[in-house]
Amino acid sequence: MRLTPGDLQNRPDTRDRILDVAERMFAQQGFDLTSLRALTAGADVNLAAVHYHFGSKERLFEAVLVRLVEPVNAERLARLDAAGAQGAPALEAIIEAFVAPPLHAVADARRADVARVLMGRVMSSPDEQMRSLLLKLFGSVLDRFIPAFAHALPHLSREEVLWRFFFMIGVLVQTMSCGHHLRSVSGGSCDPARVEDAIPRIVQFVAAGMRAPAPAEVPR
Amino acid sequence: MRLTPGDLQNRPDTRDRILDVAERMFAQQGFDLTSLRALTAGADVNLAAVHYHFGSKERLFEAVLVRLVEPVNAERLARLDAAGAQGAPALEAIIEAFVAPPLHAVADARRADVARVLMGRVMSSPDEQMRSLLLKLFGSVLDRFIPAFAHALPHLSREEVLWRFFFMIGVLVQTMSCGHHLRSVSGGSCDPARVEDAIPRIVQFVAAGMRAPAPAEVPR
DNA sequence: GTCTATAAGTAGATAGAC
DNA sequence: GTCTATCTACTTATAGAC
Repeated sequence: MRLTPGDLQNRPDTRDRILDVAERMFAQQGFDLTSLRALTAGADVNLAAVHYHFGSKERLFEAVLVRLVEPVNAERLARLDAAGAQGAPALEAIIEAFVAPPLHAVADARRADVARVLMGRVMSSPDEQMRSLLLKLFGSVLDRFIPAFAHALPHLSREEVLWRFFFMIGVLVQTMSCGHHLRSVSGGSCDPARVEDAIPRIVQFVAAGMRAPAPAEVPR
Repeated sequence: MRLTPGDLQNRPDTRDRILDVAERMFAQQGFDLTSLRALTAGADVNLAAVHYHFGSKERLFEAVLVRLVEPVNAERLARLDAAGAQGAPALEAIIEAFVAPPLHAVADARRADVARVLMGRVMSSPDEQMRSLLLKLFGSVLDRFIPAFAHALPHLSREEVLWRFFFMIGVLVQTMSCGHHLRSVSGGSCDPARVEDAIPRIVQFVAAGMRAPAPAEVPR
């Protein structure tokens, strides 16, 4: 496909170098402030190579996103499989299978910046434009995790499971994308970049929230 | 100041019309896709008026943000005061004082789009650029709510309170900015735009998460 | 596959008249 | 305060040689 059959090249090929530099520059300066001129100069490739390999700046962005997300999702599914190897997995194990892989993936500051910028861009793009991309990226993960949660939370209706799954995503995204604010407000004593601190706290908070009684049972 | 002393004008003045149209166009198309030319044409004002009143496109964005956030924060503080009128407020009341005002503010779809785009832009901007803005916007709210939570959660250290406050913000931001995804995944049966559905669910989930035992007490 | 050269259009910002 | 006219810079994208 895109690999040259020869063995003369021992540096990453053009396409990968573009992706590497795009990831770094999008993270440092944001999408719109990163010109393809600066990007291709930094990658030591020609400006036209971007259009040859990706078609447009927008599709380059999507390729960067896909390359980051796919291994994370693969590890999520692997952990869910492992947790469920002997009977239905415990609630805490499901939560950890979902949140730990992305948190590990953004453990170093550079990748955290990447994730923050990319998620911000996905969030601030028009609905319809991002819907299909998100579904393509996360559809299979949702298909596996939502039933797992539903099974672990028999006191909740399907709707309530979805609400709480949605809340969990909020906790995760916040931790991945705005951890520097918590570090700043706490004077450094709370640091979501320390994954070993963040993961158990998220698991504990979310598990307690998910185990709360169903709304119908709540006296109002 | 900016108000004409005369009474001849009965439409909003130039500055407000720019803010109105900027809010709408930033929400619909995002910040970078909204040119000042299109914006000023839509507001029926001259291109140069933006620079006269705001100085730059970036400062116009900040003015839009401030105008949206300030009344929300004022209502948060008013609700917290009301909840604490007779002794220390209950945990649920503090959470509701924090989350209900912004959720009501984005109850109609147009303002939800505004909030999503603006938050996405804040998130995807470089750290240092947004830090002072966020502190200016939310500093006084943090100063009041964090002690209130600490008082309502005596089993938690200051650090644990901050972690869970941070998680709550994640739940809130997710609900405000990505509610359309939950609506879509649930086939319409879960809709965060129905504030009366969303608020009690958030309060319940977050209160349970906050009441979870402190990490030191958790057997591992 | 990679390059040069350039097309074709847009942007934010400003000077200075009124 | 508001306008016209313009400056300066930069953008994505492409045609076509190699």
